[in-house]
Amino acid sequence: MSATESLVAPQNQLLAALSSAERARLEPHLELVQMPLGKVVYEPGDVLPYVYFPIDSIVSLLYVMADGASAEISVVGNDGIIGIALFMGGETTASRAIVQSAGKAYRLIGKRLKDEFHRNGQLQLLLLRYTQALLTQMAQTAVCNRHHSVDQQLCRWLLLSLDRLPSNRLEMTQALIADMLGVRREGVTEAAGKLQKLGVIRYARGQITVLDRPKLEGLCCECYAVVKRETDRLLPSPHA
Amino acid sequence: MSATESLVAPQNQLLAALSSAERARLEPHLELVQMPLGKVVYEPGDVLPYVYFPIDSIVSLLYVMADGASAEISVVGNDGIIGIALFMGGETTASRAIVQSAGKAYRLIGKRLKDEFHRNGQLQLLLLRYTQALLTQMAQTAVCNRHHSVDQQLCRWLLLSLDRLPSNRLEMTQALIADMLGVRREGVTEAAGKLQKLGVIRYARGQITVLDRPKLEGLCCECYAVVKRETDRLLPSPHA
DNA sequence: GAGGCAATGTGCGGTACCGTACGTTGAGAA
DNA sequence: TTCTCAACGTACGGTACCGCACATTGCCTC
Repeated sequence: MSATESLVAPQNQLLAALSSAERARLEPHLELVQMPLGKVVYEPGDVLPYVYFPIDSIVSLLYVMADGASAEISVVGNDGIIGIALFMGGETTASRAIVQSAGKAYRLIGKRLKDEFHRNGQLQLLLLRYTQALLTQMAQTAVCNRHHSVDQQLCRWLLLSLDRLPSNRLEMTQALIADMLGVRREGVTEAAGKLQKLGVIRYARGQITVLDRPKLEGLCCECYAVVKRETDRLLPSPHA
Repeated sequence: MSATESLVAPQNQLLAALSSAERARLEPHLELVQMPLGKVVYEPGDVLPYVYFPIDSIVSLLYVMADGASAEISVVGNDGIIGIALFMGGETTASRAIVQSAGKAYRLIGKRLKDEFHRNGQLQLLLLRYTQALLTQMAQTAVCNRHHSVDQQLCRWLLLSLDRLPSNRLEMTQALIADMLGVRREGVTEAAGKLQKLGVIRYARGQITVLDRPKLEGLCCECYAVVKRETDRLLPSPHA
């Protein structure tokens, strides 16, 4: 457990940015729950009973095709919320949400969120801005899938995960990363091997440690920076 | 000009679905404008003075990378609106909007849309549902870029365009399609050649005619159907 | 301390797409 | 009629990734 983790209590940034009145209305109904690795938060078409505000957990939005092939659409950590379809009005989505990194989250009955959303207050503004950030992330994922190498995409994926974790270590097998990136497991092995040879990461049996983040950013395509800049612009910064 | 085009007056479906009170508030401020092929509606970072409701024009949301490579993120026709960043709160986006098929659109001063949006009425619900449909489209684009062949993606692109046009003919050079799909022009030539040999389309110097739509749908990957089904679910159907 | 199994490594032929270079065709202008 | 140029066709070596098969490694269990 890093120094950072013990000093700065991890918190969901959307909840943290609420006015005290709004938080007072929601807080009594927030329920702290564990998010174990691999837990499916929702399947395509599921009507969500709850929305989730991750604290130190990470959830991936994944699309799984008819033939079993998959691809990650976006990542949600303590910067966001799981279940935007509820307040967007569609109730369900075509994707699956699955816990990529174990941890905790606050959960809230869907109806309460919807009620608060339609009070037209700060929560609504926050959630809409967050949704736009999500849109940017999806768009950039599409572009990255089209134009960039597996090596570059692995860097992007590592950085996106790192930003949502309290430490520089993530628990994740290469097979799972392959599912997220929508490539072969062997492709991830090769790409990760290169990064290890360069001293950027160290990994062993599902434990990845990022040793040199600046170098990682240098190897990455522009996609990470674009999403990061846009997210920072759209959302309240965590330590402001 | 097809029979369909002259009988059914093309209309923007979002505007058509408004309550009469809301439409009465907006209608006086709607301005009918021409959308010429290639017109850039906005560049990344631009704060939009207007939003646009396409009638018989099609606008592509395109992301252009630092090295000039590009990829289409989504398509907007008379089912949608250009300028969601205005009511989502971000004011700008990282993508470019460019007219892919010439035609007309209603434009509206951005502030008026924002004001109406924050009245919490039907327009807000409509726009949010439309935004979710857009999200689905972007997500599916990402998946399709990852897993499907240029042949399949061309089919998807043709179908998406066809759904937003009054006839079965589209004016589009292979070079422009290549920009949208983010592939080489030669790749489109090959894929389009196959479709022509199969009798699915006929094309010549920027004029593409779809001859056999059912066959086109058969050759397409699942991505088109997923987006279509989700869009129909989320948005009011045009002839209901 | 041997066995079992998940995680990772490696090799190899196949293929879809790329970058590049040119050739062909057709519509409109001079 | 001829010129010109945009649109489209074709060819070819290079490469990134795929699908598959199999070898290795290390943790955990018995």
